[in-house]
Amino acid sequence: MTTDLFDLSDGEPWQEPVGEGVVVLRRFARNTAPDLVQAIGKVASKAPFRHMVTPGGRSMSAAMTCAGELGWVTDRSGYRYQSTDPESGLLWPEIPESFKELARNAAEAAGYRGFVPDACLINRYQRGARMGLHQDKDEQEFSWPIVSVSLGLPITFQFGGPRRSDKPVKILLEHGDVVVWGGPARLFYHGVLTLKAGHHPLTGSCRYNLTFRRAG
DNA sequence: AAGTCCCG
DNA sequence: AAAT
Repeated sequence: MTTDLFDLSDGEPWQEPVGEGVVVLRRFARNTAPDLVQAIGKVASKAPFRHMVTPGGRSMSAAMTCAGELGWVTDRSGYRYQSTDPESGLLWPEIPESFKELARNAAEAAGYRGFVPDACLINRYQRGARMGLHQDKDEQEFSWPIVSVSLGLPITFQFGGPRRSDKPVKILLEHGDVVVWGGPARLFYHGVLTLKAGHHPLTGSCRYNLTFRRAG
């Protein structure tokens, strides 16, 4: 029997407010996802994914690369944005047009008109990879939001408060979901739990996350 | 110097 | 298994 009243699989994206300044745009990037994944491959052909080392000397489980005028990097000396890839000395690849358009549209849907990111961090999670609770606070200003796009396998996102000790809410993020946080939530702690093994038709065994920022 | 986008 |  058909139950199209409850079948949202081909419907429009919808929004779920998480808290003041935080919204999940469910399936917002679903239609452009194939283009986004292809563009990730092009960026990675110029600036390959790598496991950066934190100031504590440990390697991050998520592999990262960047696009844009500025890229986020970490090494033993700290966390920072810089215009060049430390592995090659070259400028980071440009942010693909499909990325910029999505970031602008998602920010606008969340109430931020005219978002033009100058930094895109691309994270690749494979089985076992995670991201501990942290703040995005290496940018020069915090008036623009963070726009975070999930592609491929699902993962549990945690979104906390201004102090690490604030209990985070858990949100399952699936393919095409976009989270936007800004205003009072701009500096809130967030992270993701360990990625479980799985298979996705577009990305295979991994999850990609694009985060767009205005860093400079 | 402090804190840690890390680990156990 | 997650939280601390």
